[in-house]
Amino acid sequence: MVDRVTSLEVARRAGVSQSAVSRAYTPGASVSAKTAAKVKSAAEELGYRPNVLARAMVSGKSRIIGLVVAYLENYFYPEALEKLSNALQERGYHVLIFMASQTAGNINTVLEEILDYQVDGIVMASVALTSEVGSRCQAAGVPVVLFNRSQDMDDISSVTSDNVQGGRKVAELLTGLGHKRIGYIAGWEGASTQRDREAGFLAGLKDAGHTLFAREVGDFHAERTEKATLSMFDKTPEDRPDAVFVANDHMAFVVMDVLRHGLGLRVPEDVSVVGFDDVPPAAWRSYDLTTVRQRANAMVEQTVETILNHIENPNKRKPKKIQIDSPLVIRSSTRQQGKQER
Amino acid sequence: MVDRVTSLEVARRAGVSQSAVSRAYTPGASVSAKTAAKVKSAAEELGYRPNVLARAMVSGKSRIIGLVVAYLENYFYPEALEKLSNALQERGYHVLIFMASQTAGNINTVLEEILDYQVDGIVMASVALTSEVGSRCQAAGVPVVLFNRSQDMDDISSVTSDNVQGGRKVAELLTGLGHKRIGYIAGWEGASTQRDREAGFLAGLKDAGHTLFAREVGDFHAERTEKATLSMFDKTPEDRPDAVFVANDHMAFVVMDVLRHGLGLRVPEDVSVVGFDDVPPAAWRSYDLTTVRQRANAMVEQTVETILNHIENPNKRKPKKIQIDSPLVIRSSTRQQGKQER
DNA sequence: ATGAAAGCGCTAACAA
DNA sequence: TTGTTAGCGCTTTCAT
Repeated sequence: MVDRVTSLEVARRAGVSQSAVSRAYTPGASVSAKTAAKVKSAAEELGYRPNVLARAMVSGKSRIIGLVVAYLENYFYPEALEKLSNALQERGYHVLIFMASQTAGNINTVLEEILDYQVDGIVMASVALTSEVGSRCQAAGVPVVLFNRSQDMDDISSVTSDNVQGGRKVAELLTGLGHKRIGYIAGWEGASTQRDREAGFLAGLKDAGHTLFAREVGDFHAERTEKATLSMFDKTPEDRPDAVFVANDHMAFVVMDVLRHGLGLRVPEDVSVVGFDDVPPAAWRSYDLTTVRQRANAMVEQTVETILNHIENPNKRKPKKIQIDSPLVIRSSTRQQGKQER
Repeated sequence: MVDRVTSLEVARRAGVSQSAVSRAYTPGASVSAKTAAKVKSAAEELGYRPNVLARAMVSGKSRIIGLVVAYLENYFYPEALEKLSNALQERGYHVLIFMASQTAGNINTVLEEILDYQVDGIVMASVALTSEVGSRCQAAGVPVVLFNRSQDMDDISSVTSDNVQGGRKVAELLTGLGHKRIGYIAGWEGASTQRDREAGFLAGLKDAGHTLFAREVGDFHAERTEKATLSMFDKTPEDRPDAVFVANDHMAFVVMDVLRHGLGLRVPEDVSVVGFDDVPPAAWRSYDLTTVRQRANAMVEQTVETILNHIENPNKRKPKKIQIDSPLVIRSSTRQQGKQER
């Protein structure tokens, strides 16, 4: 193990003080161009790079953002993670990952571990935050941004799609297409995304003079969604929906598969299916799913801006609830109803 | 911003020295049970937790593993990442993520950034390492493990599936099924996974007395795979393959979609398709793809063990090339050829 | 077993 | 602009 080069060694080689070296690496510090050049070339020769951890200790800024993720099975998250990490990297921050899954202990344990690393901020993706956890971070002076989740009561910033509006758009689409018996398959009912999507959907149906024809819960879970689909659709044509809105794409794929391969129904001829997220497989031709797009880029952008803003202005803690507009993406899993519907 | 509690404050409260506090948090240090108890309870009252960064500075061990990932679009990687992060978390390590994608600069830049964080080790997933980069880490005394990639010449540890064996199994399956015109769609030819899978496949064909009927390159890329599929299959029945091995699942999905929805061919009736990876969508009923499973759990386990072993025994640098056995998973995208083949 | 003291590599006053 | 000095919060000798 070769020891790393320190700023002191560079200083000696460049014939300057150790602080001069430090300043040469501090943007906006007062160093003459000449000194900076001497330092840089000495550093170059020695292969010196500042030790981020040492810098973090004294400055109190680690330039590490803790990211808590519950699961990566929903392909919206890997996409978001990739973009988030890239965006942060460009701003000189890096992402320390914490899985908040079953095996890895509960959210509080994870939070303590994060705080141990003196992170500058925390992004929580698809994690429901208890107010206790929130104030724990508050107390530690570490800003938190919720990604793709929102809480009611709290004073914590969050970035989500406009899920209510998205749900409403689906209702408008489906009623506009002439569907008469419209069903909904819900996600996990503890998730704000699920609640908002359903609320918007129901409001939209109501505004169009419709009521929900059938409802089942899929819990964002494949097997439960399969069951839900069967109990909703394993019926005579008049007793089953002619269209269904599913709370996210992954469940919608299961629904389509059960419909086609389990029940021998056609999509969209017998049933129109709409999802939410627009994960990449939604565009694959086997599904070609009509869905509401969560604009990952915009969401990530806002998340980064929000968290960095909190970090740079620790005093004015103005929590922001940002909602990103989410457009409908119409593909071939939905279609206009013909006259036979009467 | 509330200041964090320091060991000194705990020490005062517990009526012991600051070193005693440190020892109470150092497994195997010599502290009496009584002192440790006093410390723990004082710490509890104050909400004290050791500062990982400060500890890292003096001990030289950050308990951070740098993970370099090129892209998360192949769903094998999010899965692996999740498992890796969990496994490391259980051992008291955490993962600092670095995207080595186009936007985020080249691999060398990324590597410098990683090293700045004094990581204890580096895992590179699907990143081709230049020998220069390798020795850079060597010089810094930071162990590296390649995940799902292997290099020839180097002295760097790697964990992969047994890709050669996997390719061979596919050849045995397809020839055993009675296929006569067998094609191959290659991935990016710079990837060791691609090369090994193809080599094993060709060897297997040869052993069965077959030769490759057609070959195209898909580059692990959707559009190029679409083109490749068309030029391989947009032909009369006698001129096109009756089976195709595709270098990974994601390309295989494209192939199936083009075959079915673009060319109106049936899978497996007209063409058998085999992939590699066994990513979750391979099991979705719309694809139900026969494939070679990369055992993510086993691969991650070996990766963790290897890197921690290198970290704990910095002297004996015995690079290991680990190959995980990869079983064939037979689903419905392949089937026995009937007599009409003659 | 315990405390005192040194110092990890750096930044941030403070002087000059 | 530059060098000197004092720590950041911890681990680790070295005494005791």
